[in-house]
Amino acid sequence: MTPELRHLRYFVAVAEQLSFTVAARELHIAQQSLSQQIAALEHALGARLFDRDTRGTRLTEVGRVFLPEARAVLTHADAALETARRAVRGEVGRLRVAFLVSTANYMMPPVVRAFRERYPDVELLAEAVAIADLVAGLREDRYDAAFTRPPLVDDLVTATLVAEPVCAVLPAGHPLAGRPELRLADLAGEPWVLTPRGSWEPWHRKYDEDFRAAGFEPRVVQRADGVPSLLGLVAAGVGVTRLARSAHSLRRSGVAFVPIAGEQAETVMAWHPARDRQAVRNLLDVAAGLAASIDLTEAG
Amino acid sequence: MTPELRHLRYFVAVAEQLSFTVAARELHIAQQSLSQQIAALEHALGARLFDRDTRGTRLTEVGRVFLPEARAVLTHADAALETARRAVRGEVGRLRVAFLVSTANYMMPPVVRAFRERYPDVELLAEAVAIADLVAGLREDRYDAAFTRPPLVDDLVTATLVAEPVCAVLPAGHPLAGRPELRLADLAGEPWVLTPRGSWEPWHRKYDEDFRAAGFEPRVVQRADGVPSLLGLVAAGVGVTRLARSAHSLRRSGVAFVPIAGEQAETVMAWHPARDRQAVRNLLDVAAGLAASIDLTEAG
DNA sequence: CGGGGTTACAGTCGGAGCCTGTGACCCCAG
DNA sequence: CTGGGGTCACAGGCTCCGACTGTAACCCCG
Repeated sequence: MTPELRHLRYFVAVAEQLSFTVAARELHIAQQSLSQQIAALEHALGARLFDRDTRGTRLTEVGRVFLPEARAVLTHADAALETARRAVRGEVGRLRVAFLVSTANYMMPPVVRAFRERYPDVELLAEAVAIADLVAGLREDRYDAAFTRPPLVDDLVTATLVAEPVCAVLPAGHPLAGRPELRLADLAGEPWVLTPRGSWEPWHRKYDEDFRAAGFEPRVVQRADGVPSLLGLVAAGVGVTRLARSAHSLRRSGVAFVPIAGEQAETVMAWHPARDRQAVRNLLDVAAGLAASIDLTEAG
Repeated sequence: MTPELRHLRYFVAVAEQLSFTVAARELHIAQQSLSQQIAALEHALGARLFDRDTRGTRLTEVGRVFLPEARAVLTHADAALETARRAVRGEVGRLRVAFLVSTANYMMPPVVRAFRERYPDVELLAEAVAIADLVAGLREDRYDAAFTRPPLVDDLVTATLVAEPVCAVLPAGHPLAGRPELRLADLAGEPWVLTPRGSWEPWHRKYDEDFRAAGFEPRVVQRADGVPSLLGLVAAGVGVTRLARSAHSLRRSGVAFVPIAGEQAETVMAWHPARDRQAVRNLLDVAAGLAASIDLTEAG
C-alpha cells in the first residue's frame, strides 16, 4: 500500500485527539475504519505510530517525529490546491497580451499598470505588434488577448472598450484646418497619404466603403506604414489622411486634427473564443473599468 | 471528491508525458482509468488541466500553474515518509538516557559523544541520576535507556558492556595498601564505611551475601551516600570500603585501590522490554562498540 | 462488580477505481 | 482517397478497498 493524504489526515486527527473514538466521530467515520486505516499506514511505515491499550492512546516516538511532517504535507497540499483554484479564478498564472502598435501608446501603460496592481501574481506579458501578427498570434495561441481596432475576423470575439472621433489630419495652415468639423466629402479633391493596402484587408475594405459612400475615390500620392510615418508626411504637406483622434498624441506640431462628422473609431479587446479563460475576463474587466473611469484616448 | 496524492501523481505523469496513453503505460494502469482520475481532479478544481483532442495533450494555464505545486507536494510527502522511516530506524527522534551517578563520570562523555556523532539527528537527553530514580524512570517511561550496575529488577532487560575489578579502598599508608591483591576476608577486622541500606535493595542483598561468603559481617562505623563521600571518609582514615576500580578516577590522593581477587563489577545498559525501539538498540550498539574498542573504565 | 470508557476482531456491503471493448477523430503515408 | 496508427472519450462490468455493524476483550472507577 502507498499512503495517501487520507492516511495523513486520519493520523493527525488521532494524534490531536489521542483517541480513535473521538477522532473517528470528528472525521465522520466509524472507529473501526479509522483503526484499520491507521494500521495500514503503520504497516507501510514499518512501525506503530500509537501505543494503544484499553486505557488510552499515546504517540510513539515515531509518531511524535511524523506528526509535524504529516501536518506540513497536509498544509502544503491544501496550499497547492488553493493555488490551483486561484489560477482558475485568473489570480495567478501568465497572460500574454498583444497591443496593436497604433493603440499601444495610450492603451498599454494604463491597462498594464492597472492589471498588475489588481492581479500582482499574474505575469503579464505585453507586446506591441502589427495587426497581422496580432490576429495570427491570437489564432495560434501565442497571445491570450489583444487590444486592437475592428473590424477583425469572424473567429475572434471582441468587446468594445472606447469609441473616439475619427479626424481628418491636415497640414497646419490648410484651408480646412480651422473648421470645427468636416465631412469626408469635403476632402474629395485632396492628395491622400494612406497605409499600404496589404497591411490588413478588413480595414481597407472598410476604408473603400467609406470613400465610396462619400462619393469619391481618394487620389493616393503616397503610401506609408505606421501612424508616425503618415503624420510626418502630412506635416510635410505631402497630403492629408484620416486617423483616430488619439493619434494626435504622437505628433503635436505641423498637423491639424479635425473631427469628421458621425465617424467613430473603436478600440476593442479581442480573444479566441476557445481560450476564454477567467484571466482574460479579468483583463477585460480591468480595461473596461479604466475606459469607464478615465478617457483613455487622452491619456497618451 | 477530495484529491489524494494519487491524483497528483497521475497529473504529473500526464504533464510530463503530454500523453494519457504513454503516462498510463508508465503508471501501469489503463488509459481510460487515467482519463477518469484526471477528470475527477479537474472536477474538484473546477477547471481543465489539459487541453486534449485527437492530435495530442497540452497543459492549460491552470495546469501550468499547478504542475510545480503538485510536484512539490509529492516530493514533500515522500520526504515526510522517509523521515518517518528514519525514525523507525532510530536515526531521528529523541532519546532520554539516564546514567547512574557512579558510572556517569566515565560512561557519559564518551557514549554521548559517540552517539551524537553517529546519529546527529537524534536529540539525546542525558541525565545523571540515583539508582532508585533510574529504575523508576525506566518503568514509568521517563527514560528510554539507562547505564547502570546490576543487579537490577526482573522487569528490565540489561546488556553487559564492561566488567572491571572490584577493589578494596584503603587509606593511604594502610598496612594492606601495598599488596597487589586482596581477599575480602583479609578485611574482616577493619572498620567499614558503606552506603545507606535504603539506597537500593538488590545491591545490598548482594553485598550481604558477599560478606557472608567471606565469613564475616562488616563493622560499619559510618554510612554515607555517594562515591565521593565514601572516598573522603576513607582518605580521612575513618575506615575502608569496596568499590569498582573506575571510582579511583574520582579521587587520586589519600586512598589506595587494591583489587579483590575474583570479584568483578559490571556496567550494563538497561531498558524496558515493552519499549524496545530501534534507537535503543542503536545506543546499545554504539556503547558496546566503545566498550570493545577502548577501556571505558580508564577513560575518566 | 457493573457501567462506561478504551481498542481490536470478524463479517458484510457498496462504490471507487480499475479493466476491456468500442467509437470518434486526426494525421500521415501509400 | 483511403488505410493504418496515433490520439482521447464513452460504456459496461468486475474487484477490492474502505467503509459499515456487531461483538469481544480489557481497564478503570464508582
